[in-house]
Amino acid sequence: MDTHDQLPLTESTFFILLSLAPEPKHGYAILKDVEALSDGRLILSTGTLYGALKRMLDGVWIERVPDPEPDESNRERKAYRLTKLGRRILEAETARLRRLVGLAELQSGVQAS
Amino acid sequence: MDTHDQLPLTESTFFILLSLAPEPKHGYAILKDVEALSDGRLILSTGTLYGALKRMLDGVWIERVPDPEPDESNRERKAYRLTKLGRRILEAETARLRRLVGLAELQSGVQAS
DNA sequence: ATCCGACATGTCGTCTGACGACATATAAAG
DNA sequence: CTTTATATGTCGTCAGACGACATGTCGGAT
Repeated sequence: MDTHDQLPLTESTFFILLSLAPEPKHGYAILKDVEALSDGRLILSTGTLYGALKRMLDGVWIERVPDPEPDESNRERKAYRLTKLGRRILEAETARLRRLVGLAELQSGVQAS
Repeated sequence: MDTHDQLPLTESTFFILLSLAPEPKHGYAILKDVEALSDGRLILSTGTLYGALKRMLDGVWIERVPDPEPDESNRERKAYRLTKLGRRILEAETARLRRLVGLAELQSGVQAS
């Protein structure tokens, strides 16, 4: 099973994986983190977020973990962590993006920054 | 009207713009060029290609030009050229991609090549 | 002569996934 | 006490990729 079969990722999926890369987070934290990471350019709707999380759980790109920061209250909170597969997919997608940028520079004569 | 409203491009759209960046081409030539540019990774179906071309004509990202290489035969051939808007969108998308790669390197601690 | 593969353009139906709207509930702040 | 932030989820719609199908020309091989 090749990770490259899953590419390209959608922007939402890419940012969610990116957000989970350093450490596990719960849904709402991902929402806010993606907004921050993207400099406010990508604001996920909850429909997009939970739909994407469901698909990623099914494909075992992420897995549920016990809440890392157990709130004193019994408030609903589900944390997610990247699996090894998820991390490999993120790396494969980053490599693909890097190739794309190189290709665009060649093809349109744009200088690298 | 901001070019950034149109982003992100789909992979197909990006490769079609990329293929048209150096010089105008007709549909079938784009098809083959995208396959070559992507190293065989992206093979557009004609449905995708002509659907995308239609949308790009509507948005004036590309325009029809007289066949640059008029075949001796009266064989059907329609050539397309990037407009200034199309080129600006391609550049904006490339910049977006570059930011994404940089972000991924920061976020997952991957080294730049 | 005929058949096949490359060239060339297009339509249609299906499916995936992003998105906005809606629904629900608790905690903190004013 | 009411509003705002935190938190999770469903549903209907819409855009766009894709495979299948349709149609036709041209050059080379059998």
